[in-house]
Amino acid sequence: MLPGLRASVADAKAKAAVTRARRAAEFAPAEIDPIARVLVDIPLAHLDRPFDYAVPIKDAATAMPGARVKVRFAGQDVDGFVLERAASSAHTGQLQPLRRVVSAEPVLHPEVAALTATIAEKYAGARADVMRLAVPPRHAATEKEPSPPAPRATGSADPSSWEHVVHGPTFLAHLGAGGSPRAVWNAAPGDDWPTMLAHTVAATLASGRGSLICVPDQRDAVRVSSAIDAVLGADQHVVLSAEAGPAKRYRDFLAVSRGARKVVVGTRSAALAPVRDLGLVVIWDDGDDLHAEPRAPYPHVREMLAIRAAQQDTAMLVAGFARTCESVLLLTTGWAHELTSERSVLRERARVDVVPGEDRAVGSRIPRAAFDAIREGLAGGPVLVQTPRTGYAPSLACERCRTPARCQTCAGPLVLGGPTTPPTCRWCGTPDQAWACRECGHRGLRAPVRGEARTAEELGRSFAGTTIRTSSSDRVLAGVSERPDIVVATVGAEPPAAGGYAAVIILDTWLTLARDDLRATEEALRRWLGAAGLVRRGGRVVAVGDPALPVLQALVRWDPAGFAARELADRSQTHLPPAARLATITGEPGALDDALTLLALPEVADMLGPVPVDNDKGEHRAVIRVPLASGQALSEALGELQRVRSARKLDAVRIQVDPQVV
DNA sequence: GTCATGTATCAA
DNA sequence: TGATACATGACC
Repeated sequence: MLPGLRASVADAKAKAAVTRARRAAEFAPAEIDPIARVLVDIPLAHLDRPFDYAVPIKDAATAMPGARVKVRFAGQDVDGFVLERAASSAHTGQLQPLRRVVSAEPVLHPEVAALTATIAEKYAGARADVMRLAVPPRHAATEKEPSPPAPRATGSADPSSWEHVVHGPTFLAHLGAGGSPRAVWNAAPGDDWPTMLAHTVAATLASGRGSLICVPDQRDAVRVSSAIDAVLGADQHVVLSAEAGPAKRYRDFLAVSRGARKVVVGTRSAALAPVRDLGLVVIWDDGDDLHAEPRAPYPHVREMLAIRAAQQDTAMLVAGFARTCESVLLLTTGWAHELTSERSVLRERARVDVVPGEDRAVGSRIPRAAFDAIREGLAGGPVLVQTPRTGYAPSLACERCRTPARCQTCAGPLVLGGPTTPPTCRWCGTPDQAWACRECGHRGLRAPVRGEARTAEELGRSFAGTTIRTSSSDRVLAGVSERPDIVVATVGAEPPAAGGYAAVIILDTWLTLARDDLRATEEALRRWLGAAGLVRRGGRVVAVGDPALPVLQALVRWDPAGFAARELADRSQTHLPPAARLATITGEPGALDDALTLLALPEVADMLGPVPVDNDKGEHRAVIRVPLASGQALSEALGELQRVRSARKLDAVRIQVDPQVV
């Protein structure tokens, strides 16, 4: 062999030895806290716990709590987050080393990590699924950019906007002093609620703490954002929304995570944002079903924020024109206090009337009294005309008084299976041959008619020369000016008017009432109050419908509190949520059978069904109901079911705790 | 989910 | 008896 070649072989051997040594050194465990507890991104119920990994010395400084890592799990590379570092592990076997620290950026804050665990438990879901709601996907280029400098606190807590609210100024003072009051607030008609919310943020900021405001949609987020700019000055807050692209979304998330912004406004995706020194969480219009997350495990923003307020000892404000039964529960348990306006304030803010629908011209949808109110309103400013959306699901209600028809056995909604079959309960499947209305005793049932949105054309003919603007789900107006135009909007698409509407007309209230779910009446009142709330001070509200209906009387008296209290009392009697804790299990009949066999329900639980679900996947569903006090036991039982089912590789079933619609 | 291991089953 | 299928449990 040539001398040169021999030398190069020796060289290669030496090089290999050096590489081996370096690798050994790299994989030597860190000297301090050589264990990392890692939350692995695997949505399998029986693997839903942290796993320990060895921290190589090269990662000792970067594999800190909150960092993203890659680890080897069951032979494959998976993503995870470091929950904490530890000196020792309870695991008896050999620990795998971390594969890689993806980023040292601590994106999973400890309090958010704790929150995801509680939310996953309550909803009997996988923590990994909740984690996806808490931490947005990484955007590497954005992470390298510095976040904007933290703004100097400006603006002051001017509580004047809250002066007409009983205990309102006290609530703000409490926030400003660093306290954590919890309240349910119902806005009065004409309230500039975005500005009022901005003032609660200012008060909280004055105590050195951050705030989080969750609103139903982007439109409301923009309104609150402008109000915060006006009250606090620019660059004090970020708007987090899933609509923004990945780079912007991650940039704003980092600004919050790094403490450069301490005020967050957003839709439901913002509920778990890692606000530093969080002092206040707010949900606006908690009855809007956009606050219910449509992805597993289907958590609700109000519940996530309530858990957060309790865990992080922050203030909470459940706000809206309407009041939900769930927030009544927060009041009756003493968890939150009530913020409302005096009767005298409500009276001077708006005059609300109900006019019957019968008194109208041939071919018209609008009664004369409503026409008169529109004409009078136009003399002073814009007029809003709310019309129900078309295309509601078929349902059954009393033919005479339009009370929704409910099952005699379990109080579930009655539906019509076919032309010859009797009405049947959608929950427990019990047919009802001899249904009679529990309100008026009438025996006739009707399916609601579909609305027809010809309102704009009709108004155009009647008010020639007036501009008619329309706002509906496919084209929603962001806002309108003070000009005396008529604004026809479908329910939920009402634009606010600068200075408020001179008059608000609510048409065809019976159509909004004719929905087949449990919350139809509550939802209808919420929609009407939302439109009526846009009226200017001293303005007029006219609703078209049956003045004898309690829900319309609640609108006339502007009494969302009384209505919600009665509704909750009614639900208590019939053991319906939120007076009871309810869960549904949905899946293929075989899978559902297996699941129900494994389910160890609390003694007090009762189960309805399973019955076929009205979808084309041939699924069945069981409804489980327990008293509120056993709610946690139910969640635990459902969680255990998922673990056993997942470990035995049985077919998946979908579990929903506190579903919005049953 | 993957992977490894154990037990049942069957043709030769 | 060995090959194969399927169930079971661990996964750090």
